[in-house]
Amino acid sequence: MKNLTLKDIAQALGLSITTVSKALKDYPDVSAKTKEKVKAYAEKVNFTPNAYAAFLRTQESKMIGVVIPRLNHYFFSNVLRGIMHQAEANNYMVIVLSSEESYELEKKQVAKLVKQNVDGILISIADTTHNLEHINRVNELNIPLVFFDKYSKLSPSPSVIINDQQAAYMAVNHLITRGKKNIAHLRGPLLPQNSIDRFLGYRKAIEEKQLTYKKEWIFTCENISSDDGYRYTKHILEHHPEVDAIFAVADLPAIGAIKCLNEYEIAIPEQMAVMGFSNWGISALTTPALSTVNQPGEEMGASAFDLFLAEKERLRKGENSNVENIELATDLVIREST
Amino acid sequence: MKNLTLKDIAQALGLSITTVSKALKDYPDVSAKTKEKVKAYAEKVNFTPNAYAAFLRTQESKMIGVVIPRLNHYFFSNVLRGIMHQAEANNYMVIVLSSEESYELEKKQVAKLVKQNVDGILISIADTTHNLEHINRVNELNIPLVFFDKYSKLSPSPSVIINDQQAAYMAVNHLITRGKKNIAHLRGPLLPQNSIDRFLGYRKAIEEKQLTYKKEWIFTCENISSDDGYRYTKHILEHHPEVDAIFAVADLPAIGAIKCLNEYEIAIPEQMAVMGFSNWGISALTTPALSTVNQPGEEMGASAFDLFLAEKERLRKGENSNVENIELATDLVIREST
DNA sequence: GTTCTTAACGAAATCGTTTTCGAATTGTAA
DNA sequence: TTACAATTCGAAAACGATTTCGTTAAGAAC
Repeated sequence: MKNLTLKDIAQALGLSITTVSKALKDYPDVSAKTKEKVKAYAEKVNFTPNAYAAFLRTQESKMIGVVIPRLNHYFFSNVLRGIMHQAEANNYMVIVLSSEESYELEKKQVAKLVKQNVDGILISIADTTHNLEHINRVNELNIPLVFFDKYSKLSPSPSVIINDQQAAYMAVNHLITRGKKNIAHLRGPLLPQNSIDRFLGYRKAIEEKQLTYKKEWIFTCENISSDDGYRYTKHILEHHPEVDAIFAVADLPAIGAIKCLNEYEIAIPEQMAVMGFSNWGISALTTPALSTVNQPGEEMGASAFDLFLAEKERLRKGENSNVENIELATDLVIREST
Repeated sequence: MKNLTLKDIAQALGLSITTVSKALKDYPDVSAKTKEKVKAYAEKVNFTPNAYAAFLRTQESKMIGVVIPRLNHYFFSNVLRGIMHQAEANNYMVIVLSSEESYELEKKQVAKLVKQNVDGILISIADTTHNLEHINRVNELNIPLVFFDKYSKLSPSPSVIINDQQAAYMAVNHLITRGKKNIAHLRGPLLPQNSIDRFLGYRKAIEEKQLTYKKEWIFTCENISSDDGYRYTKHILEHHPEVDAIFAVADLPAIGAIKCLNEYEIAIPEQMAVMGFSNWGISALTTPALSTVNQPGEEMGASAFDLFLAEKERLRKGENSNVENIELATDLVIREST
């Protein structure tokens, strides 16, 4: 009933531990007959080598660490699914840690994963991360590291992201084709690259179509929460009645905006259109349903894992080839709010 | 820069590996002076013993496995946070796996955790789990196992749950005090204990107050999805106009119900009240905001971890004491929908 | 028959930590 | 001084898998 060892198999078959081990790994210096016998028996008793003992020799733990900013976050849950699915297929275990959007905690979590001897780290950095020493240390240790969604331009590690600027540009363009002219933007915090890029995409669309761009129409959602969206929308209604559309950095603030507009009985989208970003599960369930940008979470997770495997191979060979950066396609999800 | 070993420290201090190891673990046969010296140095170079090597001797992996039915599920995300927080405090790593509500996958995930030599398993069983052989096998191997939220009455393992029946009873009673007389119930699948208990709480409240109980007002949400709620609510409006309130097994179907009622322009809660269950983050954001039952997710996770530690200690001592079962308190969250 | 090659298997070292047991040193009692 | 105990340390054997390097035996070539 308990976990068997190579020794048990060796004794049962009258072979040495060495031969059993080599048979299972298809070494050429084991006869076909014994290989057959060993493999059949191992299959029968459901043997798998002890991962901890194997690590001691090979220094491969067959584990990867994932650091995400938040656990209860629809998009990251989907990314996780993608990662785990791919990890499963490649016989890797996954340790998930959350940074809670805190730089200090992120440093700790990364250090913990390094101490655990993970074979690689997949990370989406926190909004407050302003320093990459912890990432650089991982690089120096030759541990494969891959960014997903929230990366840093300052690190040479590979990444899988979406083109935030272009996606935001498309979203705002959609509002413009709906006849909206005074579009406010609920942007994300100042540090993370994707909130910068979404803002840039917004501004590019505005300027290209020669619409008015006003600093007073830009609001920073520190927590990217529905409360942020609610508060700023209230402020817009009270102080900027000319605004006829809101483009939010994420679905949560957008939903807060809808909540506020419903309370003030503002017609959506006629008087005020609302556009979100991420396509959370709930965004289809608000009244009216939220238009948004679809981010392919599971695909991003799967790609991140694949990049890890590639990066690991690259480091093993000691190659200095350029890093791969994957950009996944997004698409607009047009619902009732625009 | 790379991870140091006891050997490195021993050489640096001119001691043996044995002494260094014992100094770090406060063995009595090491002088106070050398203990001081070793600990100071270990602190300086940030040494932590290699977990894999340690496992080989102690057979303790300092890892626990968690199996949940779904990853992108608000409540379980909160439970996970509680587990991880407590695990962190006790120096445990957490491996999270999802059963995707599938019995077959659940079996596989449990087997995988056993093969990984986790020190314990925390599990919330899938809706489709109808057989406990995989759980029993874990018990036979003397691996501590703890249920949370979704457990089975057939297993002797400890559990931390809420009193679903009582919580549902309170929720329906609340609807009754609001003057509702014909209350429909969107129940969960037939197997899991908590959907049974919530149904029983519903029926108890109805019967105690001598309201009409009709089988035709009970609907089974196979997927506990918003779509389930939407469809059944539509059916209720079309075929059972006398119904004046809906009690849903979870927030997602309740939100689907609200979506449907909004489309039909039914006044909530005047014409139809809606009550959810779980207090998801989004339930505060619908229009109108959803009344629901608050389940203490993080607390449940923390308790589950504590039960694991207790169970581990019990098994180590070989005690046969009774299992602990923790019941956490719930509370009603009254918002606009009732 | 002798030498050499090839095929098939095993002994043993190794990874880093833990722990048992024995050795060495110092101090204490007579 | 001897005898003995207490203190402090280290050698070595595990844990289980991997891998290098030998060893043995059989067959091939001469």
